[in-house]
Amino acid sequence: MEVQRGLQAENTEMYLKAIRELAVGRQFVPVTGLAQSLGISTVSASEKVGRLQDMGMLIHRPYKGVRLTEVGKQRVNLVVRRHRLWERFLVDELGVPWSQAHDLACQLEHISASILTEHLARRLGQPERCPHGNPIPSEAGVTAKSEDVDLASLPAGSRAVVRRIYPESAEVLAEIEAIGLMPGQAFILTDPGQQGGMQTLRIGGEQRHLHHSTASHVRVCLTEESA
Amino acid sequence: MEVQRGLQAENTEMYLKAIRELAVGRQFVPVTGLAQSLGISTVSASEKVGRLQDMGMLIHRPYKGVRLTEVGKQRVNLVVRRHRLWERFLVDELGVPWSQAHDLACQLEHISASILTEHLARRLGQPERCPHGNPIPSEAGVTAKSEDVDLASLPAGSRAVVRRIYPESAEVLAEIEAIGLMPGQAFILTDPGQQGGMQTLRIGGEQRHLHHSTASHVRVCLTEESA
DNA sequence: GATTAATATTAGGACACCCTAACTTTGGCG
DNA sequence: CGCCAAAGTTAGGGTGTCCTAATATTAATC
Repeated sequence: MEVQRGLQAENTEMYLKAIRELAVGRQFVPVTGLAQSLGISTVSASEKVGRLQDMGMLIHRPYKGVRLTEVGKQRVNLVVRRHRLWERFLVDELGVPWSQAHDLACQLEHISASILTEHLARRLGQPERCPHGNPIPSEAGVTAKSEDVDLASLPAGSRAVVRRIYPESAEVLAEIEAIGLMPGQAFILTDPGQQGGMQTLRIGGEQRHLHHSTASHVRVCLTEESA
Repeated sequence: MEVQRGLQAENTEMYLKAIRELAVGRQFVPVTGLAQSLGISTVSASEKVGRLQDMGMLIHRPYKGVRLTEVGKQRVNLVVRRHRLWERFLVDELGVPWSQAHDLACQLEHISASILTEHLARRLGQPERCPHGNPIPSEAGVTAKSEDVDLASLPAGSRAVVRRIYPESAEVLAEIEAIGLMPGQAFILTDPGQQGGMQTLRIGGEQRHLHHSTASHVRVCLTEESA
């Protein structure tokens, strides 16, 4: 039973994570969208949503969607904290490739022993961001806001610095790593391209291309025209 | 389904680990003993044993017990490799208390991505033993033999050095840590005590006591009388 | 306001995992 | 050598996770 319980916790956290990610800029996350995001049927998602509501993790308004409660947000923020701390460790200490750290952290993030998380955080020097630029929630479950804009929405000629990649996924990260567009990198948007097409950027004197769909995961800070 | 599969893998590995531990000095591990060790009913253990046999992990001789196949041994050795590498990391790099590393490693050991394990091993300098003195199986799944004897079986006056603690458990490790009887520590067995009682040891000039049952987890190497 | 497309639920299964209670088999001991 | 205690299986449940197919509800649009 203890085993089973641990496994269910993992499943629960995956649902909460998916909801958190889908909730950006939205009040309610439709159960159908949740199901798609998790790659399961709406029936299964609906069942689990009921259980999560019973657990007090979320509120389900039928035909509208779900919204995390404070309890749910707290819980998922701790998962995200662990995820991003592990990413820092993987990249900084183990030398795991930047684009592969995310998927590995998805497996490490469910280990909830706080002695582990906090030793890790101390060891890493209480970092504020993961290697992909996203803020690490505090031990209390508070996440800092990021001031940045979507690369996919910028006009031609924009100069900017990459701030963070969000949401993260192995494919998106791999494409970004391949052209060196990691956080901190400055660039000029030569051609913003269009839906379904590719963007052209000037990165450190080199001409690079990026799928428009990938660009929508890149959040940047505009820089002053200093030339 | 992917989720479920991962979770089953964890359950499978816990069974294999328990069998491995119970198989020391025995040909067959009775299913009842396995069930007790895992804290589940014999019915549940029996069911799972059937599934493990179907998977080719073990052979079940009814009324005799189970024995791991080569496939099963290989699989569990990799789990043990991960477990012991994580223990090294926890103790050496994170500063987690020696006696707590085991339980944490029990959660980390199921993450099977070899990129992670091997980066970790390289980072740690390919250690040969865990902090509790047990050999770390190779990437190929080979475990070195240890030449040592049971502390609980030594006569009074024996001089020895602690080699390893086996099997490991949080309670046993805590008691051993409390009196400083970690691997590498030399001592003299003043009084071997008896079943259910306590032993008396001289460790670095100090008189220490240890439950006889705990001593049976301490494997030592006898040293020459050099005085 | 009626139709329709999106959204959700019900019905009916399938496994893996766990349980207790009752039964059966086996091996060893008197 | 038969009987008994230990070991194992069967019978009958329960939950969580997943599925497809069919149905019901709601929101949104015309």
